[in-house]
Amino acid sequence: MSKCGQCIIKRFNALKSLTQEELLKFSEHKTTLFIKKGENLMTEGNAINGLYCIRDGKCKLTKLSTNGKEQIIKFVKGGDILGQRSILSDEPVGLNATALEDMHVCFIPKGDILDTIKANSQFSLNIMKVISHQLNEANTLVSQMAQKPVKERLAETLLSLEEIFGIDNDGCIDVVLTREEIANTIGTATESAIRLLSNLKKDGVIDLVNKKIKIADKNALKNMSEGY
Amino acid sequence: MSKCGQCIIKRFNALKSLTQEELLKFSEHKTTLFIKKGENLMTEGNAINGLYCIRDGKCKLTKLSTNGKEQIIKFVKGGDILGQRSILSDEPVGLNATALEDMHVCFIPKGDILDTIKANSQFSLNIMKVISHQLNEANTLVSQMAQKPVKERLAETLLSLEEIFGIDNDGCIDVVLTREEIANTIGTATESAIRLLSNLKKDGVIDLVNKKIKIADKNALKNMSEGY
DNA sequence: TTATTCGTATGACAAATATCATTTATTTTT
DNA sequence: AAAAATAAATGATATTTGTCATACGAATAA
Repeated sequence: MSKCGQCIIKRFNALKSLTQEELLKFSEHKTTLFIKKGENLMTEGNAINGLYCIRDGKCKLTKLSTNGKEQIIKFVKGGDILGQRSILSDEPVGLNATALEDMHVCFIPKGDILDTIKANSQFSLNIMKVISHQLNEANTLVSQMAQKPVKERLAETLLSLEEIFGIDNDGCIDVVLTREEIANTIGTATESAIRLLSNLKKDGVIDLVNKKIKIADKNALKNMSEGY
Repeated sequence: MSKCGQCIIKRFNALKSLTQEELLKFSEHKTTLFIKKGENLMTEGNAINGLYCIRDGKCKLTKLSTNGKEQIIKFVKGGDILGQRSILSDEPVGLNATALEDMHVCFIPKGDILDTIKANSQFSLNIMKVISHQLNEANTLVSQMAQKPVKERLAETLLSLEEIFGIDNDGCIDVVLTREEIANTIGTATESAIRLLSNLKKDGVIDLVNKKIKIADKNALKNMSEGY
């Protein structure tokens, strides 16, 4: 089993301010998980008793609306951390984390995290920074969902997917999503998402290569996302 | 000028874990502000260099969408704290805070707050708890905005306004909002909000008393907010 | 391999919501 | 108190978006 001290993941997130001793303690208590595509890493409403460190793989964070529809709130990838919100607020998990592809994840027990928060104020500040940033993102998303028509939200979403997952060798956004998942991200009916994507392809703004999407005209999408 | 140690506000929020010495330091450095109705306490995009403690008055937190429409993200009242997100993430303020009525506010400089976060881990945890809770609220709001039709969002909003502001002697929700502000909360056109409110009144679900709204049939609203 | 399911696609239509125009009430200013 | 500005209300209409039906290709299971 690998040691947290050697893990490259820790360079990219709030864990970067941990001392070698703290990381060693994490190593001793951590467990590693393999999550298959389609399985849940966290489930809405459940208690959580630790932090998940994504080593590799991608997942979607979703919420079930009271009328039974799934809303995708956020996408998560290797290097990201999950569960801090629930641990800190002492509330049940608010979102489902469902693997979009096979994942390797490390689990660090809550006690170790809370001890470290109390002892290491820089770590504490880093965690706050991450959550504060996420809060700002969520507020922006609220505004977009409420004020922008579906077409603008789709443009926005495509740009942000490229931002998050980057592009593969073919220049495609490096994630495979079904049309339904895209619809659940922008908050619309699957058919509407399909129609809009077809139009974007027809207009040469995007390209559909296998199961992936390639942005052909980023400027057009940027304008579209702002209503032009 | 009053002392933070005596301020009743501090019993209700993250400041409750502060020691008397820490509160004394805050008292020495704090300034008090009077914000008139319609004025901004914080402005989107600006830097902020401290924390605002609302002593009394109400304000709305809004965001200007890229297509120029105002979205109300949250309502804030006496006892609440503003600015922690921006201080912690070291990012500009993400939301406008505009007074809905005259407000009295205390301002505590950033340095004092950060010093205290480093020194008092319980205070630190409390702040994290508040932000984590807000993040969960925001995620829920994203889902509602994206998945629920306007009518359901209106019902939801009326219930949550009563929750936040309570009721006055006449049984009305204790806040005065224009129809435009209600529309900007639920993310719809002003005319649509007016029409839906008129219908709710016609159906006896709400009552319009002066400039305020009285919920006459809370159960009906609850059902409506869930799509029944 | 054939069936079966699932994801994608598209048309036709219905429902929800926005926009524009106009009127009336209410508040603010002069 | 009159005038002007702002807010609320409502009708008519356009636009957006959702729903239902159907078809077809691709993946998956029997």
